Amino acid sequence: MQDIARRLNISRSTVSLVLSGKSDGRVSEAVKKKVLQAAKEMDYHLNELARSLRVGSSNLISVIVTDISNEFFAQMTFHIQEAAKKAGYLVLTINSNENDQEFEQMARLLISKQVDGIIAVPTPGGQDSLRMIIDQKVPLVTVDRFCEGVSADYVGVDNYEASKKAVSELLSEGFKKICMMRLDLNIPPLNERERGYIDAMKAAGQQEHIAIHRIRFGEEMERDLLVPLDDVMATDAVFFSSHRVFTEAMKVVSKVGGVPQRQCVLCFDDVRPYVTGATDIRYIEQPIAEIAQKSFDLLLAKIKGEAGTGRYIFPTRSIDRQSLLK
Amino acid sequence: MQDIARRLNISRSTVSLVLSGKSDGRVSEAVKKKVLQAAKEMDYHLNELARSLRVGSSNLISVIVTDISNEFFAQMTFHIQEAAKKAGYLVLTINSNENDQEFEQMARLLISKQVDGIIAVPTPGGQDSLRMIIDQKVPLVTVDRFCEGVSADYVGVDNYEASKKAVSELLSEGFKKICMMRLDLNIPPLNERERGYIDAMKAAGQQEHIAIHRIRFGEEMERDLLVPLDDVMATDAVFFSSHRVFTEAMKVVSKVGGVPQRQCVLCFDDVRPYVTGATDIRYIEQPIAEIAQKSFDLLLAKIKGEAGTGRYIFPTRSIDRQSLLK
DNA sequence: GTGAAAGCGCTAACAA
DNA sequence: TTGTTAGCGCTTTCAC
Repeated sequence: MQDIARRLNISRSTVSLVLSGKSDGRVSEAVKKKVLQAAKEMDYHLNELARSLRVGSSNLISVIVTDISNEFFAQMTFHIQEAAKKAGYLVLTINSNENDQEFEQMARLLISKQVDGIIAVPTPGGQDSLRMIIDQKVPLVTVDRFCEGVSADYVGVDNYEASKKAVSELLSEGFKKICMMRLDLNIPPLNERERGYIDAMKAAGQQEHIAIHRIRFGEEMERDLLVPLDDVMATDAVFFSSHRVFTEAMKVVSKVGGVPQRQCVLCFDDVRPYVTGATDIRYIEQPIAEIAQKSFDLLLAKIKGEAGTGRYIFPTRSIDRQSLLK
Repeated sequence: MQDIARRLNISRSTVSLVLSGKSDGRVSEAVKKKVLQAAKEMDYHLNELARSLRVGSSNLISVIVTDISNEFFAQMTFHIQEAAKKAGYLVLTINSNENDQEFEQMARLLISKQVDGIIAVPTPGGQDSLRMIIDQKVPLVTVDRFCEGVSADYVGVDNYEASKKAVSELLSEGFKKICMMRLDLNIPPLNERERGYIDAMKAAGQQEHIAIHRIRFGEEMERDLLVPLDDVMATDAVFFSSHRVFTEAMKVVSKVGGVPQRQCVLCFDDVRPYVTGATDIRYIEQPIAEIAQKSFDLLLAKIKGEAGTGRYIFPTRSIDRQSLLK
C-alpha cells in the first residue's frame, strides 16, 4: 500500500480510501482510477489480517460439527458456506469428533483467531465450552442438538414427534416386530428418537417387541453391529436412528448378502440413493438447507447486534414408498 | 495483555514471553506462574490476528473443493483437517461449485486473508487462478485433478488404469453389454476413466456395445438420467464414473423400482453402504486418507520452504463381490 | 531476568 | 480533495 502510494506520489490514506471502496466523492475520479490501475498492475492484494486487526472484525465464522465426513453435516456445512459467502464471510470448519476436550480446545483457538461467530453442533458434555464461548461475547448458534441450560440460539427439528409418527405408520401397515439401532451416544436427538420409537410401539400394543441396539462409535462398531445381527434379521422392520449408523450397518450387512427382502428399513435422514433393489426403504427427511440458512441468518443477526435468543424447530417429512415413486 | 502486565506490575514483553511459551529460563518461575495464573483468572485469550500480523504467518490453510457435500471431498477434507489440526493449522473450506470465476474470486480472498497455503481441486478452466496463486507465492497443492501446464504439486490416482482394469474384469466375467454414465464435466479424472472404459471394451472386442451417457450437472440432471433409462436398463452392467452420478442415478432409479437383479453395477469410489439387496455392486476404491495426508504433508513442506514440485499417484483397489463378502 | 521501543499493514479522526 | 498521525495487539531486538 505504501508502495503504490509512493509510486503515485500520494498518501497511504488516499490509497486505503480507494481500495476499501470508501471513496464515494471523497477522492477524485482521476486519482481513483490511477490507484486502481496501479493496484492491478502490481497484483496487489489487501492484507485482510491488518484490516481485521484495525477494525476489530475478521469476517470469519466457524462451523463446528462432530465430523464433516458425515453426510448430514457435510450438507449442512455446504449450505452454511454458501450463505456465508454471499454475506462476505469465510468459514473455518472444525471436527469435534464427539469429544468434549477437542471441542473446547478448538473453541478457544477460534476465539483467539477472533472469529466473528460460531455455529456449533454441541458435543455430549459440552455445556461448559458453550458457556465459555458466550462469556467471551462471541455470537453463538447451536444446531441439530439442543443443549439444556445454555442460552444460545438453537435450530433443529422435533425428533420425538418425527420418529413416533414414522414408526406408527410402519406399525399400522402391518410391520409389528420393529427394532431400533442407534449409536451409543448420549445426545438429545438420538434420545428423543428413541423415546418416539418406544412410545409408538407402546401405543400399538407392541411393547414386548421393543428392542434397542446401541452401537458404539469407533473400533467396536463392527462388533456391536454383528452381535445382534441374527435378532435384527428376524424382525419385520429396522429403524435406524441416523444416517451414520445405517450406512455402517449396511457395510456389515453387505457381507452377509444384504437386507432380507421382506424386511422394511426406516431411517432418519435422506437415504434415497440407497434404494437400489427390492428392499422397502423409507426415511425421515430434515430440511437441511433451511436449517443451515436459518442458522446463518441467526448468527448474522447476532453479529450485527440485533437478535434475542430463541429456538427454531423445522418440520420433517416422512418419505414412504409412495412418495418415493411419484 | 497490557491489562495483565499492569495488574502484575511488569511489562508487556514479559507477559508475551510467558504466554507464547518462549520463557525457557529467560523469565523467573515465580513471575511465570503469576502470569499464567492471572491469564486464567481473566479468561485471557491471545489475539492471534495481531500475532499473525506481526510474525507474518496466519496458521491458516484452505481447502478448495468443488462441493463439500460430495462424499469423496467431504472425506478428503476431514482427513486434511485432522492432519492440519495436529500441525497447529486451522482450515478454511471453500466450494468452487465447479465455477472458474468463483474459484478465482475465492482464491483472491484467501490470499488477502494471508492463508499460509492452499490445497485445491482445480475447476475445469482454472489454470489462470492456479498460476495467480503461485505468482503470489502462496504454497499450492492440487489434488484429484491434474492441471496441465501448472507447476504445482499433484496428488491423485491413475484413473485410466483403474477403470480399464475394473471394466476388463467385468467383461471377463461375462458381462458384455456395459454402458458408462458420467457427468458432463470436462475434467481429467472423468476423461481418463472414459478412456479406460473404451479401451477395455475394445480390447474385449465389444466396441459395438460402447455407450457413454453424459449427464449434465444441475437442473438438467434428472432429465439427462431419465432419457437413456430404457437403454441403460437393457445392459448387462453399468459403469458409473463417480460417486455423485451414481447416487443421483439411484435416486431416479428408485422411482422405477430399483436396479434390475441381473444387472451389475460398477462405480468409482466406495459405495459399500449401498449394497442393501441382491444387486451385484462393485467399486473402485481410492485411498482417500492417504491422499489427504500426502496433500497436507506436501503443503506443509512447501510452507516450511523445503520441497520441490512433484506428482504423487496412489494405487486403487477393485472391490468385487468376493472382497465384499470376506 | 526484565523493560523500552519499534513496527507488522491497515483505518479513521482530524487537520490542512 | 488529500495528508498527518495515532493506534489495533502482538513480537522481538536491544539495552539495562
